[in-house]
Amino acid sequence: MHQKKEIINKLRSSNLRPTKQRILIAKKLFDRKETFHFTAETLNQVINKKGQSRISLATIYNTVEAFKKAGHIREILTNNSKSYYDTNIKSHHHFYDPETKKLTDIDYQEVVLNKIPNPPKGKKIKDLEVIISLQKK
Amino acid sequence: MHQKKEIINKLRSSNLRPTKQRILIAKKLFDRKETFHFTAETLNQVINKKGQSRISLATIYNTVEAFKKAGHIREILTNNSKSYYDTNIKSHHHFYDPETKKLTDIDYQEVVLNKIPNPPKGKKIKDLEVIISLQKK
DNA sequence: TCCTAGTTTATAATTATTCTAAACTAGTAA
DNA sequence: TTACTAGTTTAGAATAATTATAAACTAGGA
Ligand SMILES: [Mn+2]
Ligand SMILES: [Mn+2]
Ligand SMILES: [Zn+2]
Ligand SMILES: [Zn+2]
Repeated sequence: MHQKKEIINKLRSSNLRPTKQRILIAKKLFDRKETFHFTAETLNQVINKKGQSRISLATIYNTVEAFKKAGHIREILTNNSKSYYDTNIKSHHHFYDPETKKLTDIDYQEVVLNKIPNPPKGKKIKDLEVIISLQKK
Repeated sequence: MHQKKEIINKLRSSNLRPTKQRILIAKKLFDRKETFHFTAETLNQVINKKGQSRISLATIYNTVEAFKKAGHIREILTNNSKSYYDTNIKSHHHFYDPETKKLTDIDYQEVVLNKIPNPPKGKKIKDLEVIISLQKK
C-alpha cells in the first residue's frame, strides 16, 4: 500500500528530506489499515522495540512535529498529560474510554448535527469535533 | 449569590474541610456570573494578585484536584500543554480559538444531534462534547 | 482545652517536551 | 567522484507543568 516511493514523495512534497529515520517513522505510521492514535511514547516504543532500529527520542518528537505541520497527522483533544496524535486526518470523531485511555474513530457521517451555533463575529469554523466519553455499562 | 455559608456547605457535603484557603478559592471560582475557564496558572494569578492573600501553588493544585474529584469543576479537552478546567459542570459545548487559547461556552441546546453511533459493547455514553475550533474569517 | 486527622506549605522529584550545539548526511554541483 | 552545504539527527541539558514529600499548622470534635 504505502511503498517506499510513495512515502518519499509524501516527504518531498512537504519539503522534508526523506531521511532513513523519517521513512521508517512514516512507514510505521501510515502503512497500516487502521487509524493509529499515538503519543510520542507509544510511537517511540513501536520504532525502538527490542534493539531493532534506533531512532533518538528527539527525532521522534521532531518528526511528529514536522508531520503535524505538514498535515500528515493531526493532534487530538484529550485531557491527558501527553499529546495524542492521529494518522486519520479526515474530519472525524472519537469515542474515548478513560479506563484504557484509548480512542476509537467514529466516521464523520455517523454523527449528524442539525443545529450548530453561529461563530463569533470575525471568526469562522475551522473544525468541529465530537468526543464521546464512555463508561462501563 | 454564593454566600459563605453555601460555600461551606458545598465543601462539607463533599467531605472537604472548609479551610480559609478552600473558601477563598471557591469564592473566586463560583461567585461569578460567567463560566470560568481556567488553568492552575490563571487561578493562581486570580488568587495571588498584588500581594493580597497568599495561597501556595501546591494548595491551588490540591484544591483544583479536590474540586474536580468532588464534581464542582470539570476538566476540559484541549491540546494545550496545560490542564484546563471549567466551572460549568452542566453538559455543554465549546468554541475554541487557538489564537487566544480562549474557550467560550455553547449552551447544550445550541447543538442538536440527530444521529450518534452506538457505543461499543459493554460501554455506555458518559458524556458527549462538541468542540468547534475557530479561525479568522 | 486537648487531641488528631486532615490540610497547607516549601521544596524536591518527576514527567513530558523543547532546546542546544556538535556530528552527520542527502542532494547538488563542480 | 568528490566536495560542499543546508538540513537533519543526536545526546544531553534545560524548561515547564504537575505531583510527591514531609514537616508545620489547624478545624473541629471530645
Ligand atoms: Mn491536558
Ligand atoms: Mn490535552
Ligand atoms: Zn481518529
Ligand atoms: Zn465551558
